[in-house]
Amino acid sequence: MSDPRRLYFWLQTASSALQQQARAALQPTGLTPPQLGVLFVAHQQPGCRLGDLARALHVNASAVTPMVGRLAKLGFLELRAAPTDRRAREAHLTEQGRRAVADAAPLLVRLDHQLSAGFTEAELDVVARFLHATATRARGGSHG
Amino acid sequence: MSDPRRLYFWLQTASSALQQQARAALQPTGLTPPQLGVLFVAHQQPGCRLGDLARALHVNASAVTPMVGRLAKLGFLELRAAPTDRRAREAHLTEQGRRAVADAAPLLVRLDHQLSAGFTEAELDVVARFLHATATRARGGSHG
DNA sequence: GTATATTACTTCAAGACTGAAGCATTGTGG
DNA sequence: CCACAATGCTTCAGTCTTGAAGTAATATAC
Repeated sequence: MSDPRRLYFWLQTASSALQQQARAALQPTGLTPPQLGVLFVAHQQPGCRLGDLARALHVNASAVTPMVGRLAKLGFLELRAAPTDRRAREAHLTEQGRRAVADAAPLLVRLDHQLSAGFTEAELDVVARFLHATATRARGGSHG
Repeated sequence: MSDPRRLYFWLQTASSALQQQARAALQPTGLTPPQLGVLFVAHQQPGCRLGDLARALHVNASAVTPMVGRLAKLGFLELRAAPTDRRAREAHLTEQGRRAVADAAPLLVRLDHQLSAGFTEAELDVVARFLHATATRARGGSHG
């Protein structure tokens, strides 16, 4: 099969495994990892548009519409028409949304600690650089 | 937000971005990345059971059933009842399935080369070790 | 050897994602 | 101003995934 290191396969498998851990870790918040991802970006970029969310999360725009709809219905964020462009919609965190982000943050930090276990700081820097490079390779962007 | 390195976030984002690249790369084969994953495992573990596929890919058992059903209907693999356990079903690659794996392998190797670009061998070893550790942390297993 | 637990798988409802097609709005060139 | 392209979002069909609940077969306990 000529698999030199199979980084592709292991990245996908690691992601699947991590998704499960994240899902379990976030259970107390009642939110799924993708939903938290949306809230996180909306927290970092208040008033971001749906397209901004799609680009930041590297998902199709058509995946964002039902997500923000659900989150808005659940009261985590508020969707407003953009003032300058009537096509666009802005995502604003509600108080409940901010609370969810605040509640989830330590859980994800704990997850990060588990991920980091057994690796030196220098090694983790390499890993972070690799993941960042992989995330930004296709759609050359800067969304950190 | 106290994000030291946000390995969790970047791993998920890198995975999303990589999925898109893989989907595009595998387009000539007409198969999706998850489908190729099933065929790959079935190639490495001929006659593996559906539960083995689920564990190797780190997905729920209920995700495997429709996948192998589709792949069997498309002619890529054949499902046989296990000889020793009438509950279990074994996945065997057909000739078409073996061809698909052979066709996809170089495409994924190329993807691996892209992923590796800009990193030394030592760094890639660190990354591979990290991904392997992440993939096998939760369900302590040896599937590789 | 029957009751019970465990295992292997299936089915279901719901969420998440894609590509393609579509609508409304904005921008551009004449 | 008007045609036309580009942008922002939505909708659709299809795939992938989960957790919970269910069925069938096997293993364990007594």
